[in-house]
Amino acid sequence: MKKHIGEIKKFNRFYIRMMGLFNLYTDESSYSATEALILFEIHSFPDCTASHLSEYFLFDKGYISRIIKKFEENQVISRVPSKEDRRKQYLEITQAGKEDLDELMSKANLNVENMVKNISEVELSELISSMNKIEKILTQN
Amino acid sequence: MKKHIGEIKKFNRFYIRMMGLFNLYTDESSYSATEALILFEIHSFPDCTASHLSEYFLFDKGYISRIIKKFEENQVISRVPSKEDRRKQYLEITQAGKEDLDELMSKANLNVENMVKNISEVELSELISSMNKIEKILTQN
DNA sequence: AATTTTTGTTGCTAAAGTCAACCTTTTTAT
DNA sequence: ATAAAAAGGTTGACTTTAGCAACAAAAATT
Repeated sequence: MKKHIGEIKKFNRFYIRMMGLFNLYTDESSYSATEALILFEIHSFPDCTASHLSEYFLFDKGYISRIIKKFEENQVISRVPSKEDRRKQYLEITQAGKEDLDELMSKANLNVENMVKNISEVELSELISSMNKIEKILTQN
Repeated sequence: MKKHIGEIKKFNRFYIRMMGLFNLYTDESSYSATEALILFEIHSFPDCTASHLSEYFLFDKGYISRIIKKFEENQVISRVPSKEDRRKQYLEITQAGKEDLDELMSKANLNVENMVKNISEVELSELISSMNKIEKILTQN
């Protein structure tokens, strides 16, 4: 057991370095990693609200509020007041926002691509199935 | 290929969430994640200097300088001036520093332990070999 | 109807990190 | 040998990132 823990931690250290997980999006972009995450979430979560973002990412709601404000000023999102609940505002990504997001995504893709470009198809498949296995084992509670 | 990239990114997102990689050490401790990393590096890298830390972690040298200063004030490290090069100071961890580091490490262990405590020995072995496989594939250049 | 909770905003603050200027020592180029 | 450049490190000023607490308006609960 002790030995396993050590190996997992070793893998974590390796994997952090390898994937550059700590700055997956940011390089050269005008979005911070957090902002990129939030923009991505607004795009992919239906009827996204400020409080969803705050709960999901465990960020202070004041902080989220300011990021949203900045996004709106930069016209990458717009706020749509809810009809049923007048406290709520649904966040929607604009066309410009989508373009920014696409750019962020393709940069992130490029990072990963560079990491795996010299790996054969066979080994790439093995890589993916190892990842799937890890995910399966760790999620089965 | 495209599909593989997407799967790897999905695994990355999953793994970040699962392992809490972004705050592996910090919880409840008086060390920030960065400080913990730096203390760990001083401990494990022979003849560690400020500039090594700055280059290795890609942190500003001013920032590193201040962290080192704080560490010295708190007596968790000491500076040993180099004989050959009078600009350099080798950083050495003190006994108190070692104790702090042990505590940080055991907290990190606890995190991982909690994550895997309900996993059977068999699956734990499979987990580790999947990790080893990933590491092997990704490092073979 | 009164209270509590939810959703979001704002002012203030602390922590984390960068930039530029600087000093001293060592290395490199002339 | 000497001048210039580079390396190691420090400091002051600053920005970015983030959290806390108080607040307002609307909705839900009692």
